[in-house]
Amino acid sequence: MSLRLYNTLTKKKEEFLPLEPGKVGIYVCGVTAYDLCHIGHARSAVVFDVICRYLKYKGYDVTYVKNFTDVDDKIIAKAIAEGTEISDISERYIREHNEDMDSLGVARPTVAPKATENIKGMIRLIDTLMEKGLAYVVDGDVYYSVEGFKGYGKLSGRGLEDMMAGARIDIDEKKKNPFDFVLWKSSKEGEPWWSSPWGNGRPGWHIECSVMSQRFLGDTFDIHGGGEDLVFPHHENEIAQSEGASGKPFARYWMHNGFIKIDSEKMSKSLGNTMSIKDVLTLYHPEVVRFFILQRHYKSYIDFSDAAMAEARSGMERLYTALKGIKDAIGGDRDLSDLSEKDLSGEDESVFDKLAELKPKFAEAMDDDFNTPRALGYLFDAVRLINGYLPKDAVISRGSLFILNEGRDCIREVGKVLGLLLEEPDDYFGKDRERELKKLGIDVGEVERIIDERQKARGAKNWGRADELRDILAAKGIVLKDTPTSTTWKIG
RNA sequence: GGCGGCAUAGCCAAGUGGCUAAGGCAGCGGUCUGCAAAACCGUUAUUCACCGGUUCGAGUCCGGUUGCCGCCUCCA
Repeated sequence: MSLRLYNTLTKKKEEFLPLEPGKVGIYVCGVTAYDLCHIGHARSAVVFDVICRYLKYKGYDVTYVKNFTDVDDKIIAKAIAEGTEISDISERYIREHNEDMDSLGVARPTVAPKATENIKGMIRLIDTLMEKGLAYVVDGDVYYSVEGFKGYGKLSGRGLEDMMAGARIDIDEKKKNPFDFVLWKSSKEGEPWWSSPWGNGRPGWHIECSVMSQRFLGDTFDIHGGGEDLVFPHHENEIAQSEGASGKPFARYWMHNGFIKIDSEKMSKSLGNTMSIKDVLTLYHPEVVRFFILQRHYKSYIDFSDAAMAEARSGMERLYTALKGIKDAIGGDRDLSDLSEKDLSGEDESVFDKLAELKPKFAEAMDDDFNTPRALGYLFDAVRLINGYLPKDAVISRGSLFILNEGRDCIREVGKVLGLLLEEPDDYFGKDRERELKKLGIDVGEVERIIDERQKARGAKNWGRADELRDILAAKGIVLKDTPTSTTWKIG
């Protein structure tokens, strides 16, 4: 089956044909390490994590490069404000970033290079651009000359004339063209610097990605990704730098993830309404966050809100409840290795056949530009099929056991590609409960005392008192579940 | 001002030319229960912003209208 993906460069869905059969090189623009990561970073990370997981699932040998920008105006400003070195700032936030990504179940990239480790490469690349007449020096600053690169604007779909017509950028006297961008900046007093043929200074923002992608993936590579906001100018400038220098095509497929809004408003640093990953994870299980992200197609924007997250949590609960149901039905240590399709009766066989469709359908959805919402839909279809097969009493046939076991394997396999359903159901619900208790400020001891009292009332068939106590707990958001012998509870 | 995107049930969201318009959440009905809840099962859009066109056939293609949004400035 062939993978098709939407290419920002051609504005079409295209069949994905890697440069080298069986191998994929992918570069994604990482973060600037000067602050905590927010849920927007989480989306980008989860989206490309799932893309890489699926490519590996399809058998590709994936090289995934995601950089850290560790020299930048904002990092410098923060270092000055705190009276420390920029490396202290960047190292701190790289550490925080990695911690957040680990929490979210985002696999580490194959390589995570830092800009400051690649200054020499940047100087070399700028030198090449100088030689080719694509760059010029003004007062120790080096600029890229966009007029010298005829493909400028091909990714963002705007010609230089269009942009001039709607120019909303400051006119800089130093630049030949307002869209020329800086490759190398001379350093001011107190700023970090590296020596270069153009004097002491530091790199511009765009040059690092051209250098690091080339270093680890070559002049031409398969996929370049990032947030949609990076299309212009960042990615446009990368193309200008890389293709201008090498004369070869740069990335062959460009993929851009949509933004996260918060309560229908754009989330951005300038608006100050960002939500950090750490904050989100105190409120929701990481898989709920992933589920929330994957329930929408990666290209469209999604709206973060408490209500939307609560829905995602309900969705995850349905999936884990099914896994728990299977586990309970099968029992702890039962050996299922002797079961086979031979144990299926006629009716079982049709259910089994439907269940077997899960994996091919999942692959079909993912092959269609990573359609995770549709893929999740198939996962829920399989769950419904299995739920209908859970035994009503303690007796369970060999055929049912076989179906439940196979069904669980299918669900888990598909879930794993999405980074979901990786936990044992009891662990998932345990962590979820802990989080909810904290969120609602509920005292477990008190809850259990009230439940005990209610059990006594129930034993005495004092239904009025029992219902009253149940209502008290319900007001706290606690939902009771009575069984013939006991009462369990959860957060509603 | 320039460039681009979106509009599908109460909410979220797939579907981009053709069997009954996925799935989730919420709602409703049922099973269960002392009654509930939870869980499960079932059910919920003759219709895809509006108008016109192409076609044997359109939510899906084309043109127009309206509304919302993004990028053009650091941003994932």
